[in-house]
Amino acid sequence: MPELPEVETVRAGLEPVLRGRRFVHVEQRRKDLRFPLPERFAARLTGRKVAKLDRRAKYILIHLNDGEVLAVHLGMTGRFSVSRKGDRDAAQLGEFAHEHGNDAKHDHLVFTMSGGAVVTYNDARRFGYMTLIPEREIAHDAFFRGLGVEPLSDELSPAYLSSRARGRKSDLKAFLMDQRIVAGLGNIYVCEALHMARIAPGRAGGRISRPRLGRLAVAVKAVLLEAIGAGGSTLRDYVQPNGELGYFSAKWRVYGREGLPCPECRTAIRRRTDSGRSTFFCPSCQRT
DNA sequence: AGGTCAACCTGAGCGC
DNA sequence: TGCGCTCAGGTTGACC
Repeated sequence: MPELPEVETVRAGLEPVLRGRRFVHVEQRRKDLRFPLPERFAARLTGRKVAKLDRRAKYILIHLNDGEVLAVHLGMTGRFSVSRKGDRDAAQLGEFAHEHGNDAKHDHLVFTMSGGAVVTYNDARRFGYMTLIPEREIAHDAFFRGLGVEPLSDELSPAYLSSRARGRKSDLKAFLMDQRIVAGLGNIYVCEALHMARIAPGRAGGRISRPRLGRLAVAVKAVLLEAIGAGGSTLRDYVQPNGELGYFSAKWRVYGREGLPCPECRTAIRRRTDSGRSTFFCPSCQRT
């Protein structure tokens, strides 16, 4: 699920159960996720305290109070759920989760925190990963050094888009999904932002006028803020009845809506495939 | 240098 | 009930 808004929602949901708490017990059920977990991962984490939670691109940064950071990428299917130690509904929770395909066999890590929260990381496809990095090395770390600007920051400006898009022949869509350009967008929100900005996804990135890039920058921010807002307001305390974090039912304009009317002009939304990914767009609003 | 595409891994949904 | 097929929100590395 996770693009920037989902990651941000999960970060916010984890904050109250992690911040200021210690890892009392860490259960590691396999040695690797997408990549091998750090050596002695569970032992290294145990006893340490969480100072604060941050986000960079699609990474959740769990800052420990000794200057190291637990960086988490959710991949495609990574998710956290929260229960309470000794929760007598735990069995029921498991059953619910099972019915909903969140099978416990993909529960890879279980963090028991001081304060009693039990935070479980589940990831069926195992495209997610975690790593421990000294705080001051993050900027140089292989996962982080190439990342582009944060889309919600002032760094995402028409001037920035214009300078990075110059000379590009590939799709604007591919350009926006490139984490080296803008960090945090994925297939859904790129489709959404292009629709809001009324730009055809197949246009070459280098051939978009400055005013339209300006519209695009505004649309990217608006779409992300709306989604984050929806996550926050829908989840309330960010923990759903089944204990899961971070899901919210979004109201997408075009994504997943092939054949349904465009919210702007009622024309049927179309779907096509670009470099293996589905692109949803309105052929009327996004003509050029 | 830029761009495309298969691969990583598992589950859900659908047609039969 | 089950089989086979397609698709999935991410990222990388090999290749043109």
